Amino acid sequence: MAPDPAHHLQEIYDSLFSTYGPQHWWPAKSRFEVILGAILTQNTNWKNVERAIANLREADLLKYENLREVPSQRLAELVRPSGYFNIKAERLHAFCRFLQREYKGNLRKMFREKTEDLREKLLSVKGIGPETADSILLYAAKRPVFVVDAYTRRVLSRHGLCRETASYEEIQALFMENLDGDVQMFNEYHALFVQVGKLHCTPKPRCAECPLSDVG
DNA sequence: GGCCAGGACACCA
DNA sequence: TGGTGTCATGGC
Repeated sequence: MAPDPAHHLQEIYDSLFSTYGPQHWWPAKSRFEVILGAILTQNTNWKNVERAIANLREADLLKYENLREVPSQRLAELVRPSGYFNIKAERLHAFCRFLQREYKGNLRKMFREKTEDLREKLLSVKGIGPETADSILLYAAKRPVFVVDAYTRRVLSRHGLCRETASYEEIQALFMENLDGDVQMFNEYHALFVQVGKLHCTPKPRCAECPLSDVG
């Protein structure tokens, strides 16, 4: 690990923010929509997720009361553009069942949970893993947790800030223990990683114009 | 036509 | 714990 990870992580953030500016995440009109998007975007291009969400909006299914009632097969057809549509339809319904079972379908009640408790419960839902759970916590519940994704891992390992095989929790701790991060910063930081990842930190690196080329 | 995208899970050793 | 196969659409 780098001698001063806190300094490097702050330097990376400053560099990305000054280059790309605020990213205005999460693009959604409600907290429930954020949650659905977090599930639908798993290993999938956001453009495809937008199509799926547009279908759900068209069908008036961006509200819990309607989503939970729609037949799985119809739901799968609507979210088809996001890929893995059978699995994702099941995962959306799994979340609905969870919301009903634990909070009687009341999202506000869910958001009253303590962060650690809610994270643990979300992880118990089949189809919600660490990144999806943390995306929900950060972007829907507005808790100061850092979301780690494939880009985060790639950027960090290429700059020598973590091992390529570092675990999710390991990388997350790197940020949460070294940064004086609040909700807003973690929000931007994750989104900025996605941005630089799309443009430069691709599987085949495009480092030439990368704002991080002289960092780390 | 192959590679990749804002992962998670089952199964195996 | 760690590695591998599976799920699938759409852009480039």
